Amino acid sequence: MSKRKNPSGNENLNKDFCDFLMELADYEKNVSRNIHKFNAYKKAASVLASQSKRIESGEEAKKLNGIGEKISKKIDEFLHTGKLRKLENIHQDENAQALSLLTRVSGIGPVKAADLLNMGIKTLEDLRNNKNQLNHHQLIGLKYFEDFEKKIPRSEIHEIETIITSEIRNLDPRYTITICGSYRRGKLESGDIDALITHPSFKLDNEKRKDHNKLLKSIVTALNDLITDTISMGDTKFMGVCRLSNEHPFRRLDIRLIPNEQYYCAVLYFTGSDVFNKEMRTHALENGFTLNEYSLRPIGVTGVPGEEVQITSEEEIFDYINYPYKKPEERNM
DNA sequence: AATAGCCGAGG
DNA sequence: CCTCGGC
Repeated sequence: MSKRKNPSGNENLNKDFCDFLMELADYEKNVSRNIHKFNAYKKAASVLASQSKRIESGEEAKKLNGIGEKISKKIDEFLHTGKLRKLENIHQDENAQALSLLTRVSGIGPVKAADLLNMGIKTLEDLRNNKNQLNHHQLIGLKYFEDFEKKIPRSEIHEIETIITSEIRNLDPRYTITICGSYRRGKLESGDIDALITHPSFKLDNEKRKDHNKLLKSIVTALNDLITDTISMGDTKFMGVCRLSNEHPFRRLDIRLIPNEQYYCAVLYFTGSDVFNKEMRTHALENGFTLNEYSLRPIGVTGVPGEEVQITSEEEIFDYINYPYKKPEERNM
């Protein structure tokens, strides 16, 4: 079991390394389209961020899990010269800069960005002049480009939560609503809003499951003062945009309708953090359970997962796998 | 070899 | 059906 070496609240003494590693990570994802290098740089940045002491040399860094020869050399170069030649070259590369910018538009990934670049489209203005090349999601990403990069203050999410809760309870008081993500972990700012909703009648085994396919639509309709755009809407997941008032930026809002039996596993999963989830799943396995966003299941002697355990609270999940309960604020890792 | 895989749009 | 993008 790994211990937290850098409890939240400690500032990151290796932030400058993390910054250049994350920039290299983005380059590998968006320009080289090498997802494995992307992951390797991200892993290296994360292990450096977790250190409670400033790393003084590449050699020292190399001892950490996820840092090998190449990254260790980059740390030395950065320590000695204050920059990286590889990064300097990337900054000079117009096409690389264009790809990095285009992929910041929500809905444009590395493939679409390369496509646009091939057509000579490389700036936001080019995009605005070539809207016919964009799908609905990408048009929204372009329209709200600046707003979507702004952090959302906790107080604003709280106000939005109050509205969502009261409007939906107005629809039917039996709805349960939980805003998950970093907001639930107590963070002072978040990137988006992730609302999970369930209802006693929304059950997995309901053969009339199709009867529920209007539930989400009715919820979204009830929120029409808040919701300004729809990116996508299926039977269980809404992705869209909301705004508290004319004075506020536009915010990304996701709403998921979760079957009753899966609610607490979903709340746990979407509360995160990613690192916490990974640790918890590992702990579950060590105690003979498999845990995912849908269910907790015991693993039999044959290694085959058994029937889903009935769960009626988040605490129960911790109990079953014999993991000391952690409040959401303690899951920031 | 690298974390897993589902949801929805669009083709 | 498949790919893309988001989470």
